[in-house]
Amino acid sequence: MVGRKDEQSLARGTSGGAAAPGPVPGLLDGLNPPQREAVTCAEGPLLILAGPGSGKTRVVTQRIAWLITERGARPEEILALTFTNKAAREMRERVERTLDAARMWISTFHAMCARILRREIELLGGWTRDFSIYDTSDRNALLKSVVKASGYDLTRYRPGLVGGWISAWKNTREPGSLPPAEGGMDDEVLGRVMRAYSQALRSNNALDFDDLLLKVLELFDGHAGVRDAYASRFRYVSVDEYQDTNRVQYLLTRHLSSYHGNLAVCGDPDQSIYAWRGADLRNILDFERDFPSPRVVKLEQNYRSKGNILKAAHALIRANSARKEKALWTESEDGDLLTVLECADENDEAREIALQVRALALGGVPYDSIAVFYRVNFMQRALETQLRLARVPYQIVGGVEFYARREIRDLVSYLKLAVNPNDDVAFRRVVNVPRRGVGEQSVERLMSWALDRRVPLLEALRSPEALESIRGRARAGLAAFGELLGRLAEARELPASSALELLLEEIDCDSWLAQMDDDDAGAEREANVDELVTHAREYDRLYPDGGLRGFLQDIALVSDVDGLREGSGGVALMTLHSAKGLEFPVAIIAGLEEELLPHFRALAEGEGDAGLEQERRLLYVGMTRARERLLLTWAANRLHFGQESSRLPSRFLDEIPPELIEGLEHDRDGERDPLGVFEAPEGEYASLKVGDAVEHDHFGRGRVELLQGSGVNARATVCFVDHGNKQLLLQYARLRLSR
DNA sequence: AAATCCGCGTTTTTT
DNA sequence: ACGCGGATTT
Repeated sequence: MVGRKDEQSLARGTSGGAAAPGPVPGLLDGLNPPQREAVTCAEGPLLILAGPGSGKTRVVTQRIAWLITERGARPEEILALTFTNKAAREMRERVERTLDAARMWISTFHAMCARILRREIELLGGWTRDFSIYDTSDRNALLKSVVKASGYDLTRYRPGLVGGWISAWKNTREPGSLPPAEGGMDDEVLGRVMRAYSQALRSNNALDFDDLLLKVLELFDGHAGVRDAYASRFRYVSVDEYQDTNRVQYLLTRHLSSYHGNLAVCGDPDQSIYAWRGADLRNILDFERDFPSPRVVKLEQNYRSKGNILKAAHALIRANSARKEKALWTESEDGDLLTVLECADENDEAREIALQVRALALGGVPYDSIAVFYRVNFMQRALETQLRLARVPYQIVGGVEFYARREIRDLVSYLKLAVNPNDDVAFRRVVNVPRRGVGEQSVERLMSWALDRRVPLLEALRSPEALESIRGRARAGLAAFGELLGRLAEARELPASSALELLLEEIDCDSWLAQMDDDDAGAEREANVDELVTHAREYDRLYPDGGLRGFLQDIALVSDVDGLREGSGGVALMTLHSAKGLEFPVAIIAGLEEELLPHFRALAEGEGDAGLEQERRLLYVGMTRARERLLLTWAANRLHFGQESSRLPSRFLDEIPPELIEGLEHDRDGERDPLGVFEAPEGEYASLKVGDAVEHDHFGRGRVELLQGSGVNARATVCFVDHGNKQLLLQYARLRLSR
């Protein structure tokens, strides 16, 4: 029930799906003319400009089906690139409903590049196929040692900032132009650090996220044969969310489609929200120049949102000056007005949201058809607290990353080290895990020994001479560590789960977790480890040939465990960025305040209004996730940096025509009608009490006689004036309090 | 080498 | 307000 696209038309079109080539009855059924045009355009460049809710995903997946069944394409000739794992997973699932997608490449840019490099990287020299992938925190750890070793001040050249700068440089690659160095950092120094960092990556046999793409580009640029092998294999290339691609991704796309020239991209300039990480709108705006005489299809009919929601979103986005006007329209009725709630502070806001959610739930709206969006992750906390108090089930999408937990990172580092003995970052992370008496001093000593001989730490460890130089307990500890890794070496060729189990045994997981911290988190850590094992087993089952290397690659590129679980029964909580591509019957957007949405950082940077306009697009994306109902909230005070500050409503609220908004009276006593369904009793959450007078759409007026059960099973026995006693499931009966 | 203390930055968004 | 990293104790 949750957040999946195009529910409007799922029932149609796919009924006659078949994996075998041949005409598929109904493949084009239920498609409107532009959608049909896009689906059936197989050859040459194709640009699909798709407004929100216009059935874009459906078109892309149907098009793949069309290519297979009508144009005789083989699955292995299909390459579909997405921007996020979520999008890739969803597209694969959708395609699999009618076809065997196993041999298609449906993945993110990063995953595709990792896959290519596993095969080809040795052509570049300096890396082996066992290379590690460094995420942001690995990158920062490496940068820290690089900055330190180069003798620069770590407070001035903070790894995170330096890393951001390097990443910006790699992603834009504007010839001759460097990203501006912020925070008192010096260009010269940054350049030096960057070179040292690149060198360090190479000696660690590692690549960061940006390198995954860049190395493939390098490969394609330098080895036409390899380039052509891939370009000729992929007869049909498609790229989703093209407005979010950066320069490097654009160049990759060019290469990949260079042989057959069948490139279909789709996107929406109004939904471009990733300029900060190098996304370049010119890619989509200049598509017609880059890939001459393309077919251009506009999908402008919205099947998702009620009229008022669409009108409001459109009014908002029209305030952007740098855009092409689109004629979005819908056949849907106007529906409810938007609701704007002013709240006292962030807790009041969260409480209000919890209350509205409960009211909706009592009115028959399942929790998992409701989503709450926010600009920045820290807003999650207050929402969680209040939802928990209100006993509203919720789930967080994205957010705190599973693989960021310490115990998980440690285990993964061990596995990485087993596969890639050059990975010093992993080595340093686990050399004293579990505690074996190896402190910083000893590691420093080993490091300098290794550095002198330009040898990885693990190799230094194998040298008796190096060990001699370590004193006391640390020597024994290091020796033990070395032996452990020796035994772990066999894990390299094992299935992921077996490798992990071997590791858990070797480090005596239970006692490790027990000694890790005596405070609270023990049980949770244990559960996390169990989940990692489950993941590994799942991976082995799904990809029997993947092995430990494949598993490691997978988790390096998937930050959040699983995103949204369908039918989980909970309200979905996520950032506006994570919301892209999803839809919900009810969307609630919190924190519509100046400085927050638009975010002050966005306002500060960039030429002219670029930052502001991107913030507006972000809200536009959020608003257009809603099907039936849209609720916007803001708080007059908010705790920020531990300090209360008073806030102003977002200018974006003024850009929504007032006649589309129903403002709920703000009343200090909390007595406002939650979406007109229930009134909240003072100091409590909305609920029915025995004796309440109620109204039902069908049965009219009555009085509550009895309340039983809870949650989805909550039932009320109501004595109706005209229909006598009825037992009603509160989840479905739209009971209203009557006064 | 481990435990405790203190000060600083943090809060944009993701692969 | 919080967590991390570095510095300072034990």
